[in-house]
Amino acid sequence: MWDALIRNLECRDILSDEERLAIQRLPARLRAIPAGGDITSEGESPGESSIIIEGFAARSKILAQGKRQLTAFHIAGDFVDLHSLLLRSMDHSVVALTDCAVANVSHGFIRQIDAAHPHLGRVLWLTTLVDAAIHRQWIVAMGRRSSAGQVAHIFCELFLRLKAVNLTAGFSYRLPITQEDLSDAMGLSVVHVNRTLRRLRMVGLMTWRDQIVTIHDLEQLKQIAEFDPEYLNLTPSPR
Amino acid sequence: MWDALIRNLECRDILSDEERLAIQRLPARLRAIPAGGDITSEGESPGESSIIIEGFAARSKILAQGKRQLTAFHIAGDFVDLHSLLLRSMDHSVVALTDCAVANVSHGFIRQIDAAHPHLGRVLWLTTLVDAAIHRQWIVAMGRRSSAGQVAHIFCELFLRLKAVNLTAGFSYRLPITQEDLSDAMGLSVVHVNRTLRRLRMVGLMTWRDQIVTIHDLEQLKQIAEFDPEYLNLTPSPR
DNA sequence: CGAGGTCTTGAAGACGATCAACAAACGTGG
DNA sequence: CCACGTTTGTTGATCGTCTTCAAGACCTCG
Repeated sequence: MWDALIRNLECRDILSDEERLAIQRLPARLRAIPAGGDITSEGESPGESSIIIEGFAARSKILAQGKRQLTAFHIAGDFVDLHSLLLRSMDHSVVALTDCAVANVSHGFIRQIDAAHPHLGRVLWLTTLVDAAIHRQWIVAMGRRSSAGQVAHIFCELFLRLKAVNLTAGFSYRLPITQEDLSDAMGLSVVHVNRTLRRLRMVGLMTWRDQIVTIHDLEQLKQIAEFDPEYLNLTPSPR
Repeated sequence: MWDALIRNLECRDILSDEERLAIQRLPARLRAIPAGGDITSEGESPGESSIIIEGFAARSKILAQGKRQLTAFHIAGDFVDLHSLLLRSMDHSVVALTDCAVANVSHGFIRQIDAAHPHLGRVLWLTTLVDAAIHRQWIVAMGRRSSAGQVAHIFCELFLRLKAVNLTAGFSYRLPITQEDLSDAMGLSVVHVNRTLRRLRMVGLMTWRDQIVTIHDLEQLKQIAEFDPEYLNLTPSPR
């Protein structure tokens, strides 16, 4: 159950046996969220935090006229609302894009971990900083990259993040979301995303068919995305 | 010197006398950064963090073909690279948009504060979470708001943040940056930003002349921006 | 006074949105 | 297992927003 989370953290720094054990002993309430459901809802002040065990989720904000903007994707092993520990209320919802399994841990236990294992606390904090770094990359992509560059960047990001938790096979990974989800993440229309995907497919960089993304030329994909993986902090180092 | 930072933190939670003192006793190196200069540079792994004492700064990423995207504005009292405490290297630069006064505090002292005053540590951590929340609002604005809504949102954000550190006068505040800076923040062309500002001025919502922003109708400005201040967490509450 | 930066406006064109229609895939119940 | 409705993906045509290029006004500062 905690495999993905632990793998996620171990990409950032070495964990001691006690730290790993502390995570595995976390009392959690397991929830199954059907696709389309809310993992946490905007405006709430939950007393617990959610970790995705399985499935794909996204931070989502709905605005007037029914427009939707996703601000992040989340996958197995992601602590999606650790920040609710300190923020007064959720400024956005976290929605399940596919059926999800989610573990809920009450804030009290997280504070205990932070107190008993300061280093582990720092690594958890780090994951929220990486979330912010990912936000910044999205802003850059939305503001100043071509639509192809923006799509390419997201596929690179997901490739590395999924690889970190062992959810890739070679240069392929399962991405069971819709083009509409992707368009809401990129701030573009579905139609335009569809055409951009077609272009990437035509030039042989990547395909996304039957929910499977396959990267045919990672180097060139990175290049048109101007992708530099450093911001993901996926190299273990003392924190 | 620490006034703005303390005011900034006290908007989030009550500080004890010891906590306030711990900040005021922080050994800092004061630096003057001229407009256009780097406060911290992309790729660096600084051994200290920077707090803005005076002036306006921004997180900046330059991409090929010389395009620039700003991902956040920072003002007096902002801890601009607290995250370098845990991240391996800066994924972006922080540039001075005006002449800035910056205080540098070595990471060691920050870790000491965090160890000796866990509550203060949490409030500092909180500020990085608010940064992330601001990033998310920018993503929403860039992706799904009209250019007028996006501009309006930024002016609302800056109004509340500057007000928190006492840098507003009524419904006015000094914003000594260029339209080009603003356009790089919004991911639009200068020309378009200029026209959008004109429209906002024409309908009497706000003006920005001689570096002074004046909001003439805050309620309506908030409305077209769909601005909800909650995400800034500017209400003190126990953290 | 000249040089460079900033602001402003015009004109032309590209990129992406919207509207619309259809195809393909999927799930469900008969 | 097929018929059906719904969701998702694909493509065309048209329209609007925003970009780009260009030029002039204004300002500050050497």
